[in-house]
Amino acid sequence: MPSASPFEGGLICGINKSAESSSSVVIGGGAGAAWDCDEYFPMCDDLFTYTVSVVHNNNNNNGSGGNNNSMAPHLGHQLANNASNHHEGQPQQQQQQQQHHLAVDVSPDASVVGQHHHHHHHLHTHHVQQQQQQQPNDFMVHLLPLGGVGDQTNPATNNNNNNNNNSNSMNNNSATSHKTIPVFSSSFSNGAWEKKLPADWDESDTIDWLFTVANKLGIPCEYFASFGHLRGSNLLEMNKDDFQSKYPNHGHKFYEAFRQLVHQIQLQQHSPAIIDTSTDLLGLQNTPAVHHHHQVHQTNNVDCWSMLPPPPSMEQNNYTAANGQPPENRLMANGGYCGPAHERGHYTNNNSAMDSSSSSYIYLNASANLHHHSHHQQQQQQQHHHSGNSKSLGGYGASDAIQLTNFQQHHHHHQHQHESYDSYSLDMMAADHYSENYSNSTPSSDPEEMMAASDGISPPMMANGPHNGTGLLKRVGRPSTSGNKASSSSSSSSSSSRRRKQDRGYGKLWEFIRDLLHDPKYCPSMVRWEDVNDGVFRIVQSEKLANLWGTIKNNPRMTYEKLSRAMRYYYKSKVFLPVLGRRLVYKFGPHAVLWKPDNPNFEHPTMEGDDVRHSVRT
DNA sequence: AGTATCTTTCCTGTTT
DNA sequence: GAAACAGGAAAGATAC
Repeated sequence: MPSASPFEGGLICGINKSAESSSSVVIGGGAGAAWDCDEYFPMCDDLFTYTVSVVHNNNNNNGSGGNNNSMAPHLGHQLANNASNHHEGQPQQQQQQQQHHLAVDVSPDASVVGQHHHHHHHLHTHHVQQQQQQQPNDFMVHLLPLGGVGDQTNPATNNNNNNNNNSNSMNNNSATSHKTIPVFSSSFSNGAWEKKLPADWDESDTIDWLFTVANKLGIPCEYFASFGHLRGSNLLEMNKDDFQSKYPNHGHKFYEAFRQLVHQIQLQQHSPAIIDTSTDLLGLQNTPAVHHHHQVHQTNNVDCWSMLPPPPSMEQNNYTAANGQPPENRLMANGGYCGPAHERGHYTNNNSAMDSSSSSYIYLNASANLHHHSHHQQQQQQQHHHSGNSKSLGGYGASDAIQLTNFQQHHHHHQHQHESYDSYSLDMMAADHYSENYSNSTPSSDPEEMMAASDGISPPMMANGPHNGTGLLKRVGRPSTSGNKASSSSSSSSSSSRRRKQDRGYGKLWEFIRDLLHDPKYCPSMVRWEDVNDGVFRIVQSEKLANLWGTIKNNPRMTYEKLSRAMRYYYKSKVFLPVLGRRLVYKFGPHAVLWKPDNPNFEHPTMEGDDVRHSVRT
């Protein structure tokens, strides 16, 4: 180990801790590197070298716990963004960006020769106001709070304000010291963690993942040091409080994101047969990280909804992949996959909360969305409309809820390494059952078969299906008063409630709808956008939609009538808003988040004017 | 165990 | 007349 690490105990954004050192340290892969960052940041091959002028007073420069950098929390993002710009093919050009928290003035600094390498950072760059001149890699960066909405929300920042005595002036050179800090791009580790099971994460993966989540959620990178020695296996053992204790104010978000990730991995790694890898049914080709252009805020969007089989009538929706790429890059350690579907224009939901707390996922998503826009508080919960790019990260939500009930309720015969997956063991069971019975033999990708199975017709599938202990199925809901309302009860009279404990976490209906709207397999064929700016969408195939929902919920009795009743309940909570006078048309309300796609109805420019996709009204 | 929330089911009546 | 809408009521499931 280098003896003079300026980043003792913390690497986050480098600056939180590094600022404690008053000496200028050159870090990174550039010619001026003073030490091998890889030793500290094994995943830091896209660290960049910057010389940063940190505005602070020097009351606490001895590196013993003082944190004299009030800007630290956001620095990583700022610089990451800066860095990413240089990768965008315009390294020599002046770029204008905006951000709410800091102003970053980048000026040439011949003393630093930071050569950041490689990588394709496709980051949104609205966040930083910078003026970059000449040498793309050599900067003097002055970090100044701009009035600091974000800073104010940052405990560390607040704590340090007294010391920092920031003047918010770019000219306050007397209060600055120049440091070179490592800058992590948002995807700085090449997503190594994405290719591993969390249990296999090393410390670097943990930090990398933290960065990814923080970046997507707009969480300041200030307490990552407290995670610095934690491996994935440690994370798996941590509960929400543990996360919270390590990361005040935002720990729960990391916790939720992590649990969601685990959940999704579980789903996917055990459901290979329903993953049409040739067609990326799960959108597996794409990394959940942020290294796809314009998708900075996308989180680990495992497209769980896409795991659904299409309804029988959806066969015309062949599963042809948009890109046809095999999902090797998303291979999980055990052959499972993990990844989003955004390359299909699918932003998948990712409503956080593993605990199914609506408030939680709404908050999470909202904050993520905001990060994406040039509005104010990143903590704001209002959904922002942002033409074309609001692919926010989304929650982990709906997906958290998805389970393939067809495959549930069967014992698993191999024990998995993640005992702490307790909450999701049912997923594993389901997946195991699936693997056991189908994956290795004759995976059923036939939609009808799947649907049939979900209807409880397939004994193997439903062997442990909803029953009341007597083998009889019990219907849910209000009892019929007429008593002879036949049909639905014909199956239900002897059929039981499909809603069982296993249903838990299936996701919410609105999320399901939202995700369909982001999935070219279902949009615009089953649902379609009517006015994407206002969140207005239409249900095209109402009964098929209901069937699909019923499939998810393992409820073959689902009808559009029932589904629509549930939809109407959302009016009260303002997740949906009624659209009067227009049948089958709904509108996302203020409490729905992450619904806006950047490619509504998956229109293809080349096909303009010649198909139904071209009907988005604005 | 109690409560809140979400969803499902059934229902009556209304609107398109 | 059918389909959809609106919303009350009741009950199941789940989270806290």
